[in-house]
Amino acid sequence: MKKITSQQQRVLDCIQVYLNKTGFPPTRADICKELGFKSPNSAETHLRALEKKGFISIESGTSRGISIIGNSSPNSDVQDEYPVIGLVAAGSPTLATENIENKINCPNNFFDSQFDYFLKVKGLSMKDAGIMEDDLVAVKKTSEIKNGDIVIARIDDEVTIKFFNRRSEKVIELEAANEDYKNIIVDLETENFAIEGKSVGLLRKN
Amino acid sequence: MKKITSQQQRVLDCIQVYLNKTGFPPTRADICKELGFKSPNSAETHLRALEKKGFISIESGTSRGISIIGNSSPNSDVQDEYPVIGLVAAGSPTLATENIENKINCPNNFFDSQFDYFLKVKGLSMKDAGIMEDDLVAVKKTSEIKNGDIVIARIDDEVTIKFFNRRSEKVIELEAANEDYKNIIVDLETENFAIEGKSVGLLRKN
DNA sequence: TATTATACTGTATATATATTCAGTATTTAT
DNA sequence: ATAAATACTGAATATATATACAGTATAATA
Repeated sequence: MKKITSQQQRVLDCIQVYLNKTGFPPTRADICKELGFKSPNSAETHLRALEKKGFISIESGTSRGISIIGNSSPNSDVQDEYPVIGLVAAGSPTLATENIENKINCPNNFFDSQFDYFLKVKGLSMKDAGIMEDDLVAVKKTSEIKNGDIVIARIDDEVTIKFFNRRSEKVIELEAANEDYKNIIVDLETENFAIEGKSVGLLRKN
Repeated sequence: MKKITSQQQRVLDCIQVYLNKTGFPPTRADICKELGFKSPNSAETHLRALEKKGFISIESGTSRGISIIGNSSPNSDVQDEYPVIGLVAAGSPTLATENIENKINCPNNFFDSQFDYFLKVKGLSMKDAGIMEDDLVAVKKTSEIKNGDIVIARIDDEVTIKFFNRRSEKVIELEAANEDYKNIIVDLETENFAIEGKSVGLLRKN
C-alpha cells in the first residue's frame, strides 16, 4: 500500500465516520462540509488520489459511489468461543468439560497464530516473563516447539507453563522465569512427559 | 417489528446484497433492475412500506440514502474496532490519527470494564506488574482513579504508565513496578499533570 | 361494503451529484 | 532546475436520482 498524506487520511477517516453514522458514503459536498473545504473539487482530487493509491474505489458516474477497500465486512470477521481452562484435574484430559471454567468470545485471528483455549495461570513461576497469577494464556495445541518458546507441558499428570529448552535428544529443560523457582530437567526415557501446546498470546483482566 | 411481505423481503434482501457487493446502497433504479420492476415507483413504494414498518430508514432528498436498521453489527456479539496507540507525539492529542498504529477488532465486553484504546507499552517500568515492552494495555479514559490503579498519566507532554497513589490533596506519587525505575512525585500546583485513563486489561501477542 | 394496503406501469421534473475546466500556490521528487 | 504531486478556490454542466402525479388491479382488513 502506498503512503498516505495527512489530508488524504482525514478524507479517508471522514468517509469511514460518515459510513458508520449514516450507513452510506458521503458526497463530495458532504466531505467539504465536514472538513471545511469550500470547493467540491477539493474533495474530488483527494478522492482521486486515494483511488490511485488503492485506498478506495470510485464507481464512475455514480452518486456516493465510494467504497473503502479492505472494508468488505469489518464487523463480520469470524468470532469464536474459546474455553478457559482452570485447574486441570490430574489425569483428566485438558479440554474435558469439567475443567472448563467459562468461555470467552474473541475473534479467531486475534493472536498472530490460531489457538485452542485459554489457560488460567496458577503460581508465579513465569513472573519475569510477564505472566502473572490468573493471567489467561492463549494456548495453541501443537508439538512444533522451538527453544525459547513458552510451553504448556505435562509431567506425570501435572500441568506446568515454562520456557522450553532442548538440552539433548533425550533431555529437555523446562526453565522458569522466576529465581524463586528452580528449573525442571526432564529425562524423556524415564519420565511421563508430554507437550500440551505453546503460548501464542496472553490476556489479563483487571 | 411488524410483519413483512415476501416482496418487501426481496427488496430488503436486494439492498443488503447490493451493500455487500458495492459498499453503498442502491438507487430506486438499481432495485428495479435487480428485481425486474419496470418503474422506479415500484421500488419507491416498497421502500416507503419498509420504512413505515421500521426495517429501513430513508434520508429524504438524499441519493442512495437508505440504511438498514439494526445493521450496525451484523454479528450477534457487538464487536468494535479499537485503535492501537503507539508512541504519542508530544503535545498531540492521544487519539489523533497520526498516533494510531493499527486497529484491533475485539468484543466490546472483552474486559470487565469498557475501554477506549490500546496503548502499546514502551520500556519496562511496570515489569514487576507483568507489563512488558510492546504489551497492549486496554485503556479506559476516565478520571475516576483509586489508589493502586494502574494509570496512564501525562506530565508535561510525556506519557507514562504507573501505579497511582495519592499522597495528599496536592501530591500524587506515580509508582513504578521495577526497582530500576524511581517513583515520580507530582506536585499538582506546580506541574502540568493529567490523567489520560486507567488500565482495565492487557493483551500480549507473541 | 368500504377502506386500506399491496403491487405494479409510465411519465415528468426539480434537484442532488459527479465531474470537467480554469486558476493559484506549495511541497516533493528527479 | 524541472516536473509532478499536493492542496486548494470557484464556476459551469451534464446527468443521476428522488419523488410526485396519474393510472390499473388484486388482496387484506374493518
